[in-house]
Amino acid sequence: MTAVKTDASDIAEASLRRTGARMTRPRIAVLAVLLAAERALTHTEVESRLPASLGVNRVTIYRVLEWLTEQGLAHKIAGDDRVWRFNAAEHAHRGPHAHFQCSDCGQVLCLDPVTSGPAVKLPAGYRQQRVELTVKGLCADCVPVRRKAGSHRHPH
Amino acid sequence: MTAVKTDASDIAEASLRRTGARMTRPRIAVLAVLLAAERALTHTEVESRLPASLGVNRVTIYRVLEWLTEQGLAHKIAGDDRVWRFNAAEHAHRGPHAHFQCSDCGQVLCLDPVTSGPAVKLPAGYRQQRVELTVKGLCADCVPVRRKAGSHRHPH
DNA sequence: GCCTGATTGCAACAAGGTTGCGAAAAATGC
DNA sequence: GCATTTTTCGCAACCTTGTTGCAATCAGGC
Repeated sequence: MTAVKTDASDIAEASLRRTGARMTRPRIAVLAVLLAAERALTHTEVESRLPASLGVNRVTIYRVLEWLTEQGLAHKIAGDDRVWRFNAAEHAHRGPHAHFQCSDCGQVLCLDPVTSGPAVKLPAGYRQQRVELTVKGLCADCVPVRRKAGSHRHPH
Repeated sequence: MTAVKTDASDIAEASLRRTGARMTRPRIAVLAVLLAAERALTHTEVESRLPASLGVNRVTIYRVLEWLTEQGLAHKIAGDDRVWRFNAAEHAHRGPHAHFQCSDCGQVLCLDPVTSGPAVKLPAGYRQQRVELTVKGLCADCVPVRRKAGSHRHPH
């Protein structure tokens, strides 16, 4: 619980300062949460990891996440559970890269940059912008355990 | 308006009969709409293309779409506008194939089967199930027109 | 410390989707 | 054709995720 306060907060502040925009409590805190996270977080997850003492409003978190994305400090991912997930663009590879989504718990992870761009041809008149590659599967937590019977499930 | 009634309805009925499940008005109608569509449809689009005379309930459409997907008669696609889209699994290639989504109007299209499966490696303990490839871009309707000025926009 | 515009909090709203439950409609048997 | 059984439907109410309008507050510059 201290990791977010100490380390990530400093990095967050530094990154924000670099944008030249206003440094506000919510922005620092949200970015710090993203930086401290090991994977992409939903709005709800960000909210619950935010120190309750700050009392940051739900709507503000939405706006800050949106803003961080515009600033290039965060990275917004669409899973197929109709929920946006965000991670700090720091350790998230800048260039195009693949995503992994667990089909059980919904967790999302950024994977390594993709090498080949398998050419797909579009109908006439269509214009291609970018290609998204998502791997569906089970994350380590959701892969059924062998040998030992029943344990965790859905560690959302 | 007749295409849905005549042609697609028959095919729909035949497909449904093959499942051995109950043949109901809503199921036939919804599947017929999907069959008659040239692209993936959202729940709302299905609803508005359904003959109003049938008076099929909103919830029923949700349930039928879900059911058709389970039966393998329809195919469910997640766009990044948090909306499910469906198309009949008939002319939708069964095997793995790419999708196109227009970043302007949100329209979704099934593309031809992908040839190469660009190998991505997952973290230890993760299990891969399938790979989804989505091309983002502009559909023919949303590509900015050259020469001629202003015309259509967002033909939702 | 004061000013000013950018941010925030609040409350209300919107879209997409889900749930519980009684009523209606299929298939089945006669 | 009619009764029986079981699935499906319609309705109303609800949930989640995300947005919007607006007044109150705060960060940064002076």
